[in-house]
Amino acid sequence: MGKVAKQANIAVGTIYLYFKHKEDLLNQFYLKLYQVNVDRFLEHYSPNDSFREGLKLIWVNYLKHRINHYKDSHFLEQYYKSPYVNDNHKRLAEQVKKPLHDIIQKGKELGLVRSDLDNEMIFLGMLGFFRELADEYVGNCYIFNEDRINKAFEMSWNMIKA
Amino acid sequence: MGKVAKQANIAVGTIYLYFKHKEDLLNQFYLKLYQVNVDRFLEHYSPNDSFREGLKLIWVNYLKHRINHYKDSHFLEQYYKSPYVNDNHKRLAEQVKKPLHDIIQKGKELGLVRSDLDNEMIFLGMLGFFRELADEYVGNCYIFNEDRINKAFEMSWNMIKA
Amino acid sequence: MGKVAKQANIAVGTIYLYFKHKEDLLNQFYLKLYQVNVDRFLEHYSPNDSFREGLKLIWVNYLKHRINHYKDSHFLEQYYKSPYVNDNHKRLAEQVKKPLHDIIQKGKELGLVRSDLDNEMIFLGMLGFFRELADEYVGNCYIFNEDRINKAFEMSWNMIKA
Amino acid sequence: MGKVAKQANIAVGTIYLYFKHKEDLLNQFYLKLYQVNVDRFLEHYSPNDSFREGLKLIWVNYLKHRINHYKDSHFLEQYYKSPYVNDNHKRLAEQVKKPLHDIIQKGKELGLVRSDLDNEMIFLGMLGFFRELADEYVGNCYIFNEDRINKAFEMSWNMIKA
DNA sequence: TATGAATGAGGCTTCATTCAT
DNA sequence: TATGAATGAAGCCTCATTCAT
Repeated sequence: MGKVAKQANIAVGTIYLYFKHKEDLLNQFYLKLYQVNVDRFLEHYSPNDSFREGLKLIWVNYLKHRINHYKDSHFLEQYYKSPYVNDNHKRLAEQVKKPLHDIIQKGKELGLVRSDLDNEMIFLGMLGFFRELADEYVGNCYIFNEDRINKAFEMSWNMIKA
Repeated sequence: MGKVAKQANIAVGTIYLYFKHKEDLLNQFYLKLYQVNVDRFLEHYSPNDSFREGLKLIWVNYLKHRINHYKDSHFLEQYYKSPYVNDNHKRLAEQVKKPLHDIIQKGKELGLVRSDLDNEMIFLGMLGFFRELADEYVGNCYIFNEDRINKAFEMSWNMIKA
Repeated sequence: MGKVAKQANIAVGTIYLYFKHKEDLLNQFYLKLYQVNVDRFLEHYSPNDSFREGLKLIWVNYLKHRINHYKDSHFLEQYYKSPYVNDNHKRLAEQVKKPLHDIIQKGKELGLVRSDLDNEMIFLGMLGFFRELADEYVGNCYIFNEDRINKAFEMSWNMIKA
Repeated sequence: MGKVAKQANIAVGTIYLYFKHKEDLLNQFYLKLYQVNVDRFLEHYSPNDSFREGLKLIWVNYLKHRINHYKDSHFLEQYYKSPYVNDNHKRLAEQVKKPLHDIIQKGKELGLVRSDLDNEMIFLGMLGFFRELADEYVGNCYIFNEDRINKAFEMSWNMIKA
């Protein structure tokens, strides 16, 4: 808390006027960060894009986002798996998936995405991939270029296409 | 360290007979756990299996392993991303990927796996998927059955097949 | 540190608001004590006194000081010989000797003190004597009176007089 | 105690067969070291030497001894001033002074040493000087040569001569 | 006698939290 | 509202001492 106060140029005591606990602070911070990150995640997306284009946009968004904001992503994940999370957080997470689930659903309706797979599984298959890609990139110097990104997306696409 | 001692029914000082630091303890624990987990990961695998069967076995192994030993897996990941890791750990992690990379390589040579993708990317695509699946299962009660597992593996397969 | 806090009627943590370390505390304490002691050492001394009077005043001051503040003196010595001391301390100690060295030098110039002896040796000869006298007094009940003090100073004087 | 055991190539427990406490060990060590040091102190002394020669021999012995065995001397002093000492130690110290006191007494009887000074004071005057000389030499690179040593002894001699 | 693994009190330090100003 | 000095529980680690072998 001391470091937070110093970083914010306020006194320690002041924090406690706005937050009951350290846990409370962390909690509110998580929620804020979550929202900011999700927004970035959907940046530039327009429901009018062609399905594949829209999907790729989000896919790339997420990959880039995770790379550029690795610490944020990492914190969010750790926090989500920590004993701090409550049902409120989980509900929020659920709600945030919705846009992506909607896109997937749309894909199914357009006959472009396999309809024998449930949306959650499709979602997870894509999410997991770029998470790993990003982590590998950040931690171990796996290098990206346009070509590789395209190939990776194509792999994801093959996973789910009808 | 106090809690560890209590859990082990020994005195705090005793820990320091076997470990130089808290960090040392964590380190050795990580290495041990890592090995145990990796062994489970390759359980029942025989290089004589048909390629697809072998791949699926490992795929399922990992999924099951991650579900049954969620805390272990989680700890290993957190630790790996923590400031505690050193180059030794990273080298170990690299070395552990080898069997899977070998299988992937074999698949390529048999003409069963796309050869325009680098092995690491294929590896990450599969890894990421079951990581997410397992986490979802553990955290959010996503339910598995034989059918779902088969479908998920099939998705991974489609991702990489030639 | 616990005992220091208790003695000062404050909490342990409070100490660390004012001192970075135990070593830092000791350090600052040493410096403070050093200064206080040195001041007492030169008390009532005026450069206008006759040479022999001035010398005797300081001589007696030191003896009395060491007796009355035996613990201080003892601590300062132990500390000075401990691994805690740094060059800063040594420089300070050097600087503190200066007034006495100056007096000795003056004595030489007045032709009252042997000029074939270096100042440091003269200094040490006098210092060592009253150190021992004081320690003996404090530890073993060696008793002083005016006469004995006069004799002791006279001994020192004979040691150095021209 | 661990380090002592290691240094002695025995087990920790073994120490406790021969010494009740750490304090007991220290105590016996002090006594032993004391005796060894005192012996060195009187080395080569023969009561048949001329008075001045004998005194100088001891004087130089002590100076050399303190320089060559600085750690021993330092330990003995610290210990002597510590709460560990008991009356037994003090009695021993007293007894050890005897040879020197005897020499001083002899000097008086020969009319070579001032008889208006008590023996203890004479003893302390000399002791203090070479203590300081030695400490300065060890700690601060005060350099000795034959000439300086002679001068220093001469100073001591002037202090006490009849 | 000799061993050395085990003990646990005690030492230094950090940090979330409080409260008088 | 804002401050920041003060608090003290809790964390990591050391080391003199014991005891079963």
